[in-house]
Amino acid sequence: MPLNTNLYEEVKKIFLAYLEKKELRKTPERFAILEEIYSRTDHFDVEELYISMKNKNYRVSRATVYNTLDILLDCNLIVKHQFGKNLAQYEKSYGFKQHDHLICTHCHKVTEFCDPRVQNIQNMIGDLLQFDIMHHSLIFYGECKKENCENKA
Amino acid sequence: MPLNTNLYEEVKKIFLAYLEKKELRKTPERFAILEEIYSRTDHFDVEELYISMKNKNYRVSRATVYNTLDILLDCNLIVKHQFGKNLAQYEKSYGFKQHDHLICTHCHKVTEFCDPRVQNIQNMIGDLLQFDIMHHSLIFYGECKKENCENKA
DNA sequence: CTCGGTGCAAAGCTTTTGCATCCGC
DNA sequence: GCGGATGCAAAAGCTTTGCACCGAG
Repeated sequence: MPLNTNLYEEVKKIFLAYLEKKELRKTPERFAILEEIYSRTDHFDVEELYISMKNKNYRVSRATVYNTLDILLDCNLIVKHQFGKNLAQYEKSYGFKQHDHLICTHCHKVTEFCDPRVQNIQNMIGDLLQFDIMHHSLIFYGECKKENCENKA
Repeated sequence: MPLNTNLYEEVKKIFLAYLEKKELRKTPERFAILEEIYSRTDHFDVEELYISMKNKNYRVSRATVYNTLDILLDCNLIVKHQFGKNLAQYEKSYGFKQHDHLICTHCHKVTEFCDPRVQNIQNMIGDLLQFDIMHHSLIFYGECKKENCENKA
């Protein structure tokens, strides 16, 4: 997927400001990883991101990828998911509508959906239990009833 | 926590019926693990369960624990959680009200809550996207505002 | 020039697998 | 007794760590 240059410029500014505020160095690797993430669609894991960059002959190490993902999580430019498996998945988040996930228990395909009531519940539970809730993860697990579902087992 | 004998007898019957239906063997290890789980409160991971049984001088292997947890998941006597970390957590589920989780991003304490609207959303999204949704996972992440919160870092 | 960041490889942890032995049926 | 289940240990898979070197400030 081609990189949306306008969006990336905006995201880059946010990242720059964050690095400055935290007195972290503006290394080329960090921006290369950010750019790679924002040129992707959907979800990815560390290995996929690492391989993508290697395929473009960009010299990075897994350690730097892990390190940079932590920083990007901290400044909310990406979100991290644990879709049941023991493998962290990530997703760019700036400029995209908040959404939740529905996972097919057969083919493991991930579908996104939005429901504003989730936010209402979040607000109410936060008030009720005296928590500043920052974010949430809602995942539905089920089987697709349509014929075009890629169910496999 | 002492085992609730009535509840355990009920759960045991369900497990027996399931093993019979699937033509799986009724080994003593499987029942010992089930009993250990239903004598526990709150969440646990594989290692905690394994150590508990070892401490009671019960001879089990980790492999059997993993195997049995998969079976218990399949017959819905336990549920599995991935609370953001790379470590599966489990919880007994029969005879307990369905609930979701709120995790403190400081001390990682897990609080449970119920909100019937989650079920409404689940039903509606299932209808809308043509999925038989079997179960869900909703986790809120935030910081406790009360003084008695065990926030640490 | 300094010291935070990177690359690489080794180590750490959870989970899975292979195989000989055991025991439910 | 047969074949599934167990125990043990090795292997696998994701993530973290240690250390020498590099390069941003």
